[in-house]
Amino acid sequence: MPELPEVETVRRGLAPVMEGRRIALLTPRRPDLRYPLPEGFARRLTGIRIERLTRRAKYLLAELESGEHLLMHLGMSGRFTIHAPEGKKHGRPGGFHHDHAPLETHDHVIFDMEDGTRIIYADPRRFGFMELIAQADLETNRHLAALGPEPLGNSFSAQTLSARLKGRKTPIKSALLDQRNVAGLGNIYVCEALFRAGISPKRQASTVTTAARLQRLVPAIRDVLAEAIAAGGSTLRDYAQTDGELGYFQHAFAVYDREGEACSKPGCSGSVKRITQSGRSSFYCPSCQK
DNA sequence: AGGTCAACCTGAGCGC
DNA sequence: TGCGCTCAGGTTGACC
Repeated sequence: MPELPEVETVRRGLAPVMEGRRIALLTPRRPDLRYPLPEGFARRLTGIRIERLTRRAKYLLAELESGEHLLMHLGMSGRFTIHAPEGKKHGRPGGFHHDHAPLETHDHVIFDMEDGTRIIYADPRRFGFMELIAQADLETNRHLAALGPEPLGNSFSAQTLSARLKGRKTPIKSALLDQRNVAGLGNIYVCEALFRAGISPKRQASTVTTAARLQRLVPAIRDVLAEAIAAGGSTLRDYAQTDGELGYFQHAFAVYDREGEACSKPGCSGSVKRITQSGRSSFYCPSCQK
């Protein structure tokens, strides 16, 4: 499901119900997602307060009062939803229980917060994963260590991108999907950014180091991500914001999933073509993307 | 080392 | 209605 704008939208939705709040009960409903859940996962989260919820690339990071960090990745189909308690709470030995709707098949991890709010992580394909990382291991964590610059941050520029693309024979499409070069882009936003920059996805990455191309591409990446965040992300099949609302940036796609449609660039008479690059669909206009 | 590709898993949509 | 096939927002690890 999620690229940077969707993950950022999820972060903004979860922050008000997670930050500064204690997890009353953490319930994993199966022992694994993509990977086995950490040893003692429920025990290490139950009763612990979440201090801050941040995002790095497509990862969510919950900083815990225990000093550990909960790393969460939503894979292709991961989704967080927030559920207010429906009714009264019942006294129970060893804790209390709020009324909630029955769980569904792919509801894999349940966060019951101390105020009765329930946060459900559902993920039909289970490409998502969760990990607990000690403070000292954050920088060397295998998922985080090699990530490139945040595209909306100061360290992403024509200069830094140029240095990463230099000498690379791979197509620019593949280079932008490589999280070591720039962190957070996925298939949709790479296609859209390349369209905006007028650059063909097939172009060899090493040739996207000219000033003219970089000066189109860097702002194109920044703009498309910022616009998508403002729209609450893109909803294709099953993505939704944490309150169940749909993102609406998919209506602004110029090329993604628009094979055969007329190019939307003013004055261009081309149409959107679909090709396969390293096993994934690329959508572009051969007339105005060179 | 750099580049490509299959694997992980479920569900939706399509043609027959 | 059902079957089989293709495709899907990502990442990793094995292979040339």
